[in-house]
Amino acid sequence: MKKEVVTLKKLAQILDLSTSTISRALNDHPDISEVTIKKVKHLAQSMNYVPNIFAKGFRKHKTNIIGVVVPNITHYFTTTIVRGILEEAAIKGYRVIISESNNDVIKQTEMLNTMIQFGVDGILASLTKMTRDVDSVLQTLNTSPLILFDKVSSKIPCTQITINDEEAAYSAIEHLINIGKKRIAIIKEREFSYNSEKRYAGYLRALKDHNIDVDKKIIISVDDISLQQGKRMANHLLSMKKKPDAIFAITDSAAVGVIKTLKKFNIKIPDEMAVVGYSNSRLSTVIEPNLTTVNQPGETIGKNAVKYLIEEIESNADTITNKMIEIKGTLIIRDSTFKSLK
Amino acid sequence: MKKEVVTLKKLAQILDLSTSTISRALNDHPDISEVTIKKVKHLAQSMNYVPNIFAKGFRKHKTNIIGVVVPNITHYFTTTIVRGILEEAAIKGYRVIISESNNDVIKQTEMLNTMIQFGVDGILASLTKMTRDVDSVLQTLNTSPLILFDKVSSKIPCTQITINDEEAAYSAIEHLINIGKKRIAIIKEREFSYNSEKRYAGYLRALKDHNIDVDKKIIISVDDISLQQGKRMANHLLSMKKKPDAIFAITDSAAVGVIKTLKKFNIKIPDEMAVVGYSNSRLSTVIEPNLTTVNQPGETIGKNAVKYLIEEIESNADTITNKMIEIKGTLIIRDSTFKSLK
DNA sequence: TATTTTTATGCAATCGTTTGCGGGAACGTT
DNA sequence: AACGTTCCCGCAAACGATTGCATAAAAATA
Repeated sequence: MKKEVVTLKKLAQILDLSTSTISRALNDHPDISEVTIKKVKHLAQSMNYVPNIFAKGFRKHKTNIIGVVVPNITHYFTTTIVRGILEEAAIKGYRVIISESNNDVIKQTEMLNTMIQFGVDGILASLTKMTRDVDSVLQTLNTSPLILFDKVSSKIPCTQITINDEEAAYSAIEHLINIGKKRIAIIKEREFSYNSEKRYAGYLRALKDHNIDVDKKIIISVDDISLQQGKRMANHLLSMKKKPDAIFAITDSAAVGVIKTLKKFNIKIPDEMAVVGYSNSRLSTVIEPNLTTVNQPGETIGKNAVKYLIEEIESNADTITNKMIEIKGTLIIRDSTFKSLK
Repeated sequence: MKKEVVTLKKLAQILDLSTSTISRALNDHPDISEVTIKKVKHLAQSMNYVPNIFAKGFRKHKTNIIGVVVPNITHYFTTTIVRGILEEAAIKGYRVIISESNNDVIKQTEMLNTMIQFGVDGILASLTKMTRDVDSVLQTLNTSPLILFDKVSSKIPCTQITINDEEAAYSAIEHLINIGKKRIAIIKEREFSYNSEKRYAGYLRALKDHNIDVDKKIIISVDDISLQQGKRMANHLLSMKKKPDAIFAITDSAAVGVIKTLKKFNIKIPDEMAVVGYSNSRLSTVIEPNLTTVNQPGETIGKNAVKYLIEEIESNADTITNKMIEIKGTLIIRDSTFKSLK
């Protein structure tokens, strides 16, 4: 069952050279003659030689593994990021180990530690919602290259990759204003959430730029931003005397909940009430009317995250870099805000 | 930045023992006295000793990593399986590296090889659609413990974990018959697909058991089973003289496509046409009417896959085991087949 | 030709852990 | 007293790749 394993020693025996020469030849060491290099590489190839990762990692303290921690692996957006990570990592010759924190800070800390103990070369993390106490993250940042993506935190001085949430939200709100909406509600997260706050900021700025007063009554904060909450908050908004004429939910699923409720009450979308979501998840083209939303290029985020991480790993500078990378999300206009004439 | 690393040798020096004694003490070797074991473990704990994975893996040829290969990481069902895998693996002290084959057989082969080269202890795989040529898979089976899940193949003699597709489909069709449907169409995959064939078999058996003739005209096979194809095939079915009164799409997304088309033509669901999907994906409760579908407990599949794999790894028997494990999927009845009185 | 320089290669130690084997000390058995 | 057991523990080799240093052979120079 076990394949006969090819090692440097075996190659050395066959070619009647020393293992050191073989090793150097395979690594294009200048000391080795061209002829030998060719010969060795050829034999290695034909015998399907594969360096033993563990001997190598053991010796060089490098594993070519990067660790990824995400709060919830079942989120579509997250999986598109993961796809980008896997793709780029494969190209660069890195393997990826993944963990899911389930939005549990304790678990997240554990996972970061485990990964470091395990010897990953660097870590890519998207933080849990409630990562208030960033100590553990800071600590891992001290021991290993670390890059945050999507759910990041301004408290951590490392490279971070996000969607340009503020601008994207701004353009979403501007779009609503352009189609004539004047009283725009927002459903956002109550817990401190980097993304939610950014989108909220975009919302505020857009209103301000267009001289629309902010009405706190229609700024709704919820604990968990879900389809159910979307339904509930739509109900709440509909019960108001001065109803909004548009709702911006900072998540597609919440927006879907909103639409479901609106339909239950036979509210015309988008005429009486327009709805905008965020993520361009699969739901957005299944719900009717199709949802206007912000597309987030997950793969691009993933690829960039890997690129910057490997850069840090291979520079092996002892200094901590902290670039802020913003990937452009774009508004996709669909029927929930704009009835096309089809 | 680098932490001072604690090794066996260091512990040995401090306690004035040999590294072998330390090693054995930490591994509860019977040769070592209780007192020593306590002493060593205590010191190790307090000095935060972590065994060097690479030295260990190097020495023992064991990595405590399992490799996972899936066709498409963005499928919701797949992510629920992955979640189960991660959870169980973490409990058992294994790390998980993931690859995505993108339904590309060449890539799949490459990935299987890479994982083996890399030294994973075992592999969990869900095969690409067109894995006709199973040679490469058989070859990895020869070199490493391997378990297939979800998209499996009867040509590969290893343990396989699936949903009880046949039965689940049977119960779906039986349900349609029970609500009075007599002419039930099926939209399945053309390419050889284990799951599709199983579900089709369940379809046939249910019809037979209820003395309904099979009409090949309403047995539709498509290349890729997608939302678009669902729409197209629904159009096709609607264009027939003898229209069906129910459609079983072996995928939720196809079923959603079907519903969308039916709604376009104002066909009453479920009265004129009932629709059943498969997967219980998020779409199924977003589309209206809500879709009757088969729930597949992904996490259970993932956990079981890991369990059986680790069993094989740790038994390190040279024999190849091949159990067939079926996890029960259950029919979830919603509005697309049964109008509740609410 | 003798010497130095260059080129190409080998020797041997090293990384941290595990493990077969060997052995001393203490105890029990005749 | 002589021998056999049992209990603990250490020595040293091994795993596969890398690398500083040494060195033989070839080339260049004096």
